[in-house]
Amino acid sequence: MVNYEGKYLDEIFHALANSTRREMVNMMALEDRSVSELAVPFDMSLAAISKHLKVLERANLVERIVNGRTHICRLNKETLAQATEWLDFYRKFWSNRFDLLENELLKAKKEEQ
Amino acid sequence: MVNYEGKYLDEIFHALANSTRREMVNMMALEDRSVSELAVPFDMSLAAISKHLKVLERANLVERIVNGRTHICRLNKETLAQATEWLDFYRKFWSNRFDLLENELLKAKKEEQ
DNA sequence: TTTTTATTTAATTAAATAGTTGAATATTAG
DNA sequence: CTAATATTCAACTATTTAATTAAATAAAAA
Repeated sequence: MVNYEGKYLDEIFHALANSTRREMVNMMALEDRSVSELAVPFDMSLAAISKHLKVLERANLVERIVNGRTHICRLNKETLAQATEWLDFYRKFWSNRFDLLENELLKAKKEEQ
Repeated sequence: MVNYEGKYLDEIFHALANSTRREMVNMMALEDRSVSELAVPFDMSLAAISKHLKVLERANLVERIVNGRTHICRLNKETLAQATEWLDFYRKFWSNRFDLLENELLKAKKEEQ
């Protein structure tokens, strides 16, 4: 079978399993953001935001462009795609299995008559 | 904006952030499995597998049909779809933003001439 | 009814997580 | 050069996680 693992799936899903980090993703989807911009909506220290950002970077979901004293953070499209791919594979697989099952049932019904 | 949060996203992504649990999902995608069947490929106690299963159930990714002393575990298609939806929303959003940016650049280039 | 099989619960442990505060580092502005 | 701004690092704490082993339940088989 195709290996849909990918090196970072643990880190990707872990990074997304937190609403603060998902909200940060949401913000970066809208436009690139500095660390302190990312911090604005949250009732949380900058150090905490910095750590959340590290988690997103570890997962390769975010890239950072250091620009003087401000760090600009941008989503990494490829990584989002990688996670989507994993999920979508199983979603489709399941659908397919469901259809097969349905066909079996129809066939059985036909043979009954 | 549409709320792509959903009640269980924390739990869903957390559940998927572990390769043992992803492998269990993989197995159940193929066909429904009992707890001890799920345990076979892993060098791990049944108690540990039972707990992993609980994490998948808490996330609503798995449903259990108790059949006498064996419990049959099945993937919940809707929940997989929910996570895919969240990811796909951002993936598309990002793509769109990327396209817009590209258009801007093309326009700027044209006006340069 | 006793034994075996399937699964969970409880108690424990080591490591990871999410947050804090205070100090440190780097860069820019006055 | 000094002060302000942007960000990280270090030390600490409480909670959660992933695993273990041993005991408990519950159902099926002998």
